[in-house]
Amino acid sequence: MLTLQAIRNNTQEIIDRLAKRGHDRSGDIQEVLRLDEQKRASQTSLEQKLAASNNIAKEIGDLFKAGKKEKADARKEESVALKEQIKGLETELAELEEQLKQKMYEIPNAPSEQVKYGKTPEENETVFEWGTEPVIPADAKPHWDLTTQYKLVDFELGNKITGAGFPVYTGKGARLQRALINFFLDEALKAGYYEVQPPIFVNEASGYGTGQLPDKEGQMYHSTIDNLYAIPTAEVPITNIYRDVILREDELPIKNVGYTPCFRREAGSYGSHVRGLNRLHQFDKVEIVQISKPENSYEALEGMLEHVKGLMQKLGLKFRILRLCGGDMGFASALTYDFEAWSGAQQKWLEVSSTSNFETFQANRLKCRYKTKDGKNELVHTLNGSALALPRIVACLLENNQDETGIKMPECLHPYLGFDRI
RNA sequence: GGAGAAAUGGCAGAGCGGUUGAAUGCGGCAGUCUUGAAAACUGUUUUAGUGAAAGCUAACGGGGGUUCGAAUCCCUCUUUCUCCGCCA
Repeated sequence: MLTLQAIRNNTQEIIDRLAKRGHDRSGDIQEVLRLDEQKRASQTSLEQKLAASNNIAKEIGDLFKAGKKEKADARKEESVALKEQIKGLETELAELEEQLKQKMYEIPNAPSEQVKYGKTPEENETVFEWGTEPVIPADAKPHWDLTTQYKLVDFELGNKITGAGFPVYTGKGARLQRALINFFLDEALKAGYYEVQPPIFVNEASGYGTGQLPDKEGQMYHSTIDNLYAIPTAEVPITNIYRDVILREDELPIKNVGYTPCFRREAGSYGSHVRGLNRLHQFDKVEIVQISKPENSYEALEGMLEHVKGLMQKLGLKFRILRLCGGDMGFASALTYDFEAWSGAQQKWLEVSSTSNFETFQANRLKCRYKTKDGKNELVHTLNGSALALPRIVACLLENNQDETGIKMPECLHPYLGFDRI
């Protein structure tokens, strides 16, 4: 969530930045300011009453010690009367705080300077392109045929065991999953990331911490009996490591990488564009997460982009990088770059990574701060990116590398695979 | 799952109704001494809100209650430890 400080001090700037998402938020911002003012007024009068009450309690203590019981009893009555007023003010304050919090939760992050106004994905800007059109046979097959032909993924079996969107990887298909995970993790380690393996269920507080709750409640699998959520991305548990934490300046930047399966309900998405591996309820992803000082976060984002570029180039996949327009960005993001790989057989771009800077939006919810040289606590910036999500990478590798006799695997995977062709 | 014990500042650990935001020790920071360091000594050392500041308010695992007054009493939840059961 945005900081009240920013809304109060840079009201117009925040309104202008939010407008890039395609909706005018000035009404919400004014409402926040109004609630904030009311809240502080209510708080001030409550605190005055509390101070008075504390003083009386102290005096009563002294009177008892001095043996002046009657006087003490008289003051008690005063205190009881004050308490009534305090109760009323406490209720009022709690209500105002709740309203303010709800309002704050509804407001998305303010896009950064570099983000352009826009409402639809068509308005995203391509900022980088690499690779050449793959050379594939005239009768090239889409991956959902290749996976069947070479027995790499069994969708039917997944339907039987769990349901649609939960594929079973088999034989060389399973081996390819494992190879990609290890390759991605090893590359991240080489780039200075620290490996963690977090839980894949998180509690409610973690869901709020990174902004999935309350915004995307319906998109997560929810075990209601334990009130735990299956993670939609490793971003959630890995970033929540730093919830309610005050970091030392010399600990920054923090660079973590983790592999997890990811779970998405994807409520309401059906049709041919979700065929095969294009969209799943369970998939594997290696995620990189950074915690950075505010002044370094955009540099950190560049570093993450370079890292993901390197992966795509080693895999030899034609790709492009898009800078998302305001309307296509996620709720919590200040700036997002999407990586899209070209699928030769489907003749379309598939999103394989989303890399974002959240500035202080998550840190504010997480209460993740660092202590500056002069001893002040300041909110950190958080960033994360997929490096990479597996299914669409697999789709592109299979489709783009197919020939008459099989599918060749990129060299970088050979040591992990133990074979070079499928 | 059953029985019992516990949760206090960066860490260890007192306090168990009335100047206790919290003793003491360790650690951290600053200073004295020293050519420098160590030792010793002195001082300092949580966070949030509000306010121009002084100050005021809140926080002793979370939430609720009793009381004029709660770290201290009661209820509840969570977590940890010990024992039993179950188990990859």
